[in-house]
Amino acid sequence: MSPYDPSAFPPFAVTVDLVVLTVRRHALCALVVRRGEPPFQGRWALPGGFVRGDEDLAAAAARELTEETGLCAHDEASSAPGSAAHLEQLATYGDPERDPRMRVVSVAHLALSPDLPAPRAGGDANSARWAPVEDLLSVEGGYAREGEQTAQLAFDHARILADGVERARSKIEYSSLATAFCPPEFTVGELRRVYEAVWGVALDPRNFHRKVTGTPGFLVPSGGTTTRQGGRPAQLFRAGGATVLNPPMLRPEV
Amino acid sequence: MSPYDPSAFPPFAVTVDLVVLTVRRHALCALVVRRGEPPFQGRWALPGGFVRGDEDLAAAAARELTEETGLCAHDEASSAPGSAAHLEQLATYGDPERDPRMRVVSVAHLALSPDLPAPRAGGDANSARWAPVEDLLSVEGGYAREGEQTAQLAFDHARILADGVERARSKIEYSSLATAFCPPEFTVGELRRVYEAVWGVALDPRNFHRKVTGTPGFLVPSGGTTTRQGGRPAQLFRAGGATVLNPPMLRPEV
DNA sequence: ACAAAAGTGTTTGACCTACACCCATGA
DNA sequence: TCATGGGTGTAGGTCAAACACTTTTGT
Repeated sequence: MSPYDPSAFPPFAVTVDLVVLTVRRHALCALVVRRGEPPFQGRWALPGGFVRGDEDLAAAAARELTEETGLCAHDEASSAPGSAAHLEQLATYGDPERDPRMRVVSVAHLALSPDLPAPRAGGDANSARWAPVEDLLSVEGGYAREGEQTAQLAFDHARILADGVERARSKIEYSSLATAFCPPEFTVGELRRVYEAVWGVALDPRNFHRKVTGTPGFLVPSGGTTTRQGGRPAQLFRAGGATVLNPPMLRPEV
Repeated sequence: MSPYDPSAFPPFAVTVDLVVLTVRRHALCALVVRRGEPPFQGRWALPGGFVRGDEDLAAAAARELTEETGLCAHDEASSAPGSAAHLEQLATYGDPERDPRMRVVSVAHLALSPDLPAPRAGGDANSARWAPVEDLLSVEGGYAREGEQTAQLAFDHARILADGVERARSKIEYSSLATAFCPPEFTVGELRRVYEAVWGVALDPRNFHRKVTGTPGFLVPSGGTTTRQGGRPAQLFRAGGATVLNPPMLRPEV
């Protein structure tokens, strides 16, 4: 078979799946939608859909993200309605058996967003919700806070979610990406709680404060203060221009 | 359009492209093949080909790698003929305009191999060769050592190559991946020259030696010595079991 | 007054850099 | 003997962990 012979290639469907992460109630949560049709009917899955014939992969991911959450992808330059979110390509999954109906190659993307009020269902999903990743990734599926069982995700989405979570966990070490989980203005303590939720560890508030305020370009004071966390008023910051953290934030061992 | 309707999805071709890197003559080099047919006929391109209908993406990449180089992918467990090489997924490129003939989504992979005698041409390529990435990535295409011009790579392959090189450069910082560029047994000096070639910097031999031999699990002495680099006999090592380096190897500033 | 969260200072230890120095071989 | 690369010792700087301490609010 000659490569690049346009008449002799196997037919593929190409989709994008989204790992949308946020921090809610001091826990790292992912957006999942309930499947309305077989296979895996009634099971939770990552949001996603087909890439259109004339659409770039990043554009397809941004479109799905907006459809599912109202969020706006914060890629190059886009100032449409809704809050902005970080969006990047994660990895591509193409096991021939991953979808029982046909050969589907899925280009997974990772989105990080500030805490949102409530997801809105869209497309093929009966409903959508934020679920703690800890529950979604536990071996047998965990139990949600209200006692509702969180069964295993559909398809290979548990694997995709695990890869996305691992990407987020490692990337906030050496980049300013953690600010994507925060509202436009935030305090050092709020940023610290993001790190603690994503990594599942406790960080020393004093050393964390010194570290982030001492890294040039990471945070810029916005001038105001707030007491919304209680206690002494805290300075408000915005994300600075720096995207890489050098030296990195150190994740405590295990 | 309802997602997952098997009868209503745009037709895609899915390929794998390979960024195969090695260190030759103290320079980071990539494997390129000359295109034998339009478009970009006669230009250099990354090796690659179609994913078969029943083939996993990693399997397709491993197959192409073997076809082009005789190398064996060192993924989970495989002890076939030829030297072993590291192989991992890099990123996926799906711009609708990236191939002028049809909609092609390419899942790029990154392979790292020890220095090989000479590539063998395969498939659709008239010839294949190792080219310094510095030449391939210079803006207007550089000149090879013998005076042969290295024009811009075909398609979006310059972008893919740049992403692969950047992945390799950053990954040897915090992992033991640099040993994938070395033969099974190597000296500390040879490993240091790998870092110097990939990063394009000079490292202090004394501090480098202390660093790599002091990181538990990175290197294990194989017992022998060699003088193939001249000078005092050097201990031979094999790659140890450790895959992550903590603390990481520090890349000098710019 | 007390709790709670923000922020500062100080000590200690790990580790990186730089460079002086010695070792073992081939030419 | 000298050049070449391998390997060790050591002084000084940077920075993170740990923790005592002060500041400023709400109740």
